[in-house]
Amino acid sequence: MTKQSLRLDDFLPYRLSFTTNLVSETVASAYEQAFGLRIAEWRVIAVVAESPGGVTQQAIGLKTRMDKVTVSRAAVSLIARALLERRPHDADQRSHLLTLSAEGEALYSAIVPKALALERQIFSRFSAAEIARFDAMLRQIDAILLEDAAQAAPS
Amino acid sequence: MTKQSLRLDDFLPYRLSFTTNLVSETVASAYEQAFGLRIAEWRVIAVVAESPGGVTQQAIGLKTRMDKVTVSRAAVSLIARALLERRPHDADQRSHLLTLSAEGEALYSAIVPKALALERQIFSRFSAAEIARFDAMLRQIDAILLEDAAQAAPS
DNA sequence: CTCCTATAGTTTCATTTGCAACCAGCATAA
DNA sequence: TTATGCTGGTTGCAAATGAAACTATAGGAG
Repeated sequence: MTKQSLRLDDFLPYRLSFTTNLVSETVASAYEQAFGLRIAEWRVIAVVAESPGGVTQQAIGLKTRMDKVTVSRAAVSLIARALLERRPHDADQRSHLLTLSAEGEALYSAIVPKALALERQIFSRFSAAEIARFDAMLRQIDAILLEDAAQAAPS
Repeated sequence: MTKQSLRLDDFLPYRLSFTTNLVSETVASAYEQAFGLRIAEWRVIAVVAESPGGVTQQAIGLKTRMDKVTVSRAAVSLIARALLERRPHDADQRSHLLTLSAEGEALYSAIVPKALALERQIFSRFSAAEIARFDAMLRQIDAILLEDAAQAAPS
């Protein structure tokens, strides 16, 4: 029986993490430089922008799987910068609805094209079909892992 | 002119990060539970195991792009657990060569099959061809980003 | 109602992270 | 040789992170 071996380099979880770190560093530093935003803040802005009626922090956390503390801190900081507004949530006083302020909208509009350009730059070498397959695989991996998790902890 | 928009969900850097976090959580908790290893420690073990003559910490950092502090701390902790040994590096007294102890070898042999099983589990739904394409894309993304970085800072 | 449990969001605290300063050994050049 | 600058590795510190405790409100069940 041959001794089992494993080249770290060929180990997919490692590869995934390696590449993602590279991408995240690039993206994070671009946002930081251009807009003074951290990744968590950018995500909050993006989710709020996609939610016309406003969103609760809880919903943001659920969707992005960010810790509620992370979301809270990002929200506080964005509100301090007047990019985000908090409106009372009629149905639930514990919670607020987050919406973009005019400045927030403006910033969002400024970020979107840059983000898309960055994405194009990183993925420029691939065809639309390749990208679609890649994206589909990522989503399937999510599905597998989230399924397993659900099974492990059947509420 | 239509207002540009961006669904966070369809933004590839985000997708990549989301999925990788999921995978990393799974893998990290498996290693932690089964072997009491953190990801950085596991990586150090793997790289050392692949390097018959021993490796320097610097080389590990270079290969994995882990911070040298991270590598240093992982090494210290593994040495304390007698999984790793430090031999003097004849050519350079500042540096040491890391090798696995017998216990380290044993642990590595125990981890490898579990790691491979975990990988299979996560990627079970995909064909070998799909996985190969996925892996190839990750490597190309690395290449693009590392190239850009090299260009940005031409030493 | 009143009690009890559960949830949204914040705060606290301990841990993890990584930059920057640092120390020790190397290498080159006068 | 002895400056001088460079590199491998560690340490110190400040910032980021996240689990757990806490506060305020919700939403039953009796």
